[in-house]
Amino acid sequence: MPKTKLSNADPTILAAVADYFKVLSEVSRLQILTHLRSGPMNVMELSDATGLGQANLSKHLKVLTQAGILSRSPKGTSAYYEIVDPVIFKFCDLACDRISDRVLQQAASFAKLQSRS
Amino acid sequence: MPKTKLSNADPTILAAVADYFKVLSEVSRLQILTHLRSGPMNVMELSDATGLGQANLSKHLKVLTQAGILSRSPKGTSAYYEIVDPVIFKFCDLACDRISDRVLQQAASFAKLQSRS
DNA sequence: CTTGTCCCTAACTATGTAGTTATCTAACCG
DNA sequence: CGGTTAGATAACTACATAGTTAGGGACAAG
Repeated sequence: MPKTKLSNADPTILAAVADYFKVLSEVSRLQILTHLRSGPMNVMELSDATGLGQANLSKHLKVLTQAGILSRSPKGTSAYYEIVDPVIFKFCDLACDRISDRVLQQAASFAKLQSRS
Repeated sequence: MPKTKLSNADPTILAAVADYFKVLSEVSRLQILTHLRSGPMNVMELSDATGLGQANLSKHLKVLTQAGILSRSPKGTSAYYEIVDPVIFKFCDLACDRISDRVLQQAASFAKLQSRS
């Protein structure tokens, strides 16, 4: 086989994939990622940019870092976070495509319902 | 701009993306998808294949259908579910790649720690 | 050393949801 | 018609986690 992938139903792999998606399934974390797209930021800058509380932000940053999506580099008293894996934006774009397809399809169905009544 | 994508920080789009990922962030739902990969199945077949309870399964199928990932076609007294959008497996493969990278990297760090002590 | 700043962590609350049990509807069968 | 089966739905419990508040540790400035 070329790669393991998720063809098989190995529960361990499935759990890992689910966990990875879970990391990306919170608006606050996606917010953080979009703001980090332009470059590294420290926690205070991110707090200003996103409007998230410092403690809350810190927790999200930990989750993203442990998932291998961000890296943390302490500089003096502050900590700078940076996107390690820009591929995640391809992920998000893919999701956007799926979603817009879905929305367009729903709009079409809705229009059909409208014209029928 | 070519497409809207998630370059901007539009909270509506972010929420939609987060919801989409949330659908894919449960082991049971990924299980369902892997079993449906070989073709359409009805609820009972899926219940046998996955070991999930009927009611629970029904809820997951509803979520997946509403997300535009599955389609439902009633046949007699049973309902057959089918994958509408095979692209989701590209998603999962991408996630698998990210995860294995991460795991390998962790293994390397761990080995380095070991050799140091 | 003292003070202030930045960040992390612990403890707590509130909310969302996976899974179960029980009930209900709809289609087939006698 | 009543009985059976497949599936959806409602009510409930158990658990996970987002967000807050409070406190602690590390570094810089004085």
